[in-house]
Amino acid sequence: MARRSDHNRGELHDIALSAARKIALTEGLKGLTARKVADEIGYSPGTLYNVFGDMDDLIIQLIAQTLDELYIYLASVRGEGNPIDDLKLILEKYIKYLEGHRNLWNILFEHQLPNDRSLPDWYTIKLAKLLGIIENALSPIFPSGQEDACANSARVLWASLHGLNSLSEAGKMRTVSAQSFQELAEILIVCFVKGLQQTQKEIDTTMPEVH
Amino acid sequence: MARRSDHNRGELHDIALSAARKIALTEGLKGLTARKVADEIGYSPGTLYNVFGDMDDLIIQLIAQTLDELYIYLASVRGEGNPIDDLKLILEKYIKYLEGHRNLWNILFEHQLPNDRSLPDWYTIKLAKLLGIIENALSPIFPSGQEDACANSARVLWASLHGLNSLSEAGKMRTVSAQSFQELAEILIVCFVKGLQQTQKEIDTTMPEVH
DNA sequence: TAATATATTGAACATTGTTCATAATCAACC
DNA sequence: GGTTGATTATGAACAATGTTCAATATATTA
Repeated sequence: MARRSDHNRGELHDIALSAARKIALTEGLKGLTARKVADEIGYSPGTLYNVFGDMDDLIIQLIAQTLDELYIYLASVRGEGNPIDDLKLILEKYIKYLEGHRNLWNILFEHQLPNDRSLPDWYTIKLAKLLGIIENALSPIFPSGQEDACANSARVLWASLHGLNSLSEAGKMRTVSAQSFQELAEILIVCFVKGLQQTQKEIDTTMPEVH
Repeated sequence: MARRSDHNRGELHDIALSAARKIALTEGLKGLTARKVADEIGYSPGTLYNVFGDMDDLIIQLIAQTLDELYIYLASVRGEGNPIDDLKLILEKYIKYLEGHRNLWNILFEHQLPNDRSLPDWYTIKLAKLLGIIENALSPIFPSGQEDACANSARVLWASLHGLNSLSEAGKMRTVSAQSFQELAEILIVCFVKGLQQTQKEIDTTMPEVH
């Protein structure tokens, strides 16, 4: 058989990703197989390989879509210029997103590209956009000219939240009294940001501004 | 064929784990298959299932062994009671271990137990022992009676380091100017600990000791 | 209408984890 | 030593995975 005019290439790409998203939401990474996606869209497994290079490709695109989605979700947060408060608001929204998309979101850190392959540029760009939200919240701490330091701090915070979420999700962090992810994340945010502020204060004292 | 008296149950268990470790060191989680382990020890795949419940079981035991190994490695660090300095020493040793055991160590966070299974108690105990090292380094910050807060902070730090390592390993954190894991981890440690200390100071000021 | 291009297929391959009847060996007893 | 019985390793077999590709059915063009 061949050549149905049900969908063109682009449409196929989109409905396949939608199907993948649907499966991922309920079954997670392990349930996300080529055959299931193919079944879901009413095409054969082989067809997927005309649209995606391989399953890793499809998964990366699904993750990228998810990054976009979270970005839109978090971009609605209106901060007031206080890093700790603003980050707590962002965290709250982040957690709300997580709760509705657990299995989908976990794919973000469960999936690992083979060592010999690296992430495409458009992926890195989407990620940078999301990190921009954290950078923005942290920016009041850093004087102009220290944008790199701010970006690094945002990445540290981002990765740390990942770690917290990942380990508590996997049950690899049985805490003293069953602390929730949110509680631990707030400890992280409060202490980390306070530390950043303290560091800046120390720099100001040691090297006073030149007028 | 059957019943060779080459090895008893316990020996089989040990040489299988050794073989798994060897494979894991060079090929990581994806290369760690039942057939490869069986080949390596000169037995058939089926034999593995007389010794381990399944591959997840074997992998959990491999991870536990690795936790033990890292504990012994890190326990040799002699701190001086300054949390930041001590944690930096621990970090240095941790990184040294990582460098020699990259693929093995990554299994720790790459591997995910199916949702319906939870980690055995002896695993949690080994993990707690390792966390004790961080708790110990943090302990000067906390007054007695706040052991739980100390334990929570240690867990936050541990998970955060995981996140940093995991994302930088996966190339999912392309930093501004190619910061190394060590640089980012030091930012985390310094800021987080400063924040903890600052928080304690604030508590002391607000609620002065009762004599 | 005929020829050409192309999209879809699904059977096929190599690998996975895992199971289990079979067979080989050891231990005990006569 | 021989027979029996329990135990243990086996490897073929199964289902499921990602992936490939010759065959084929349909659109498009001439």
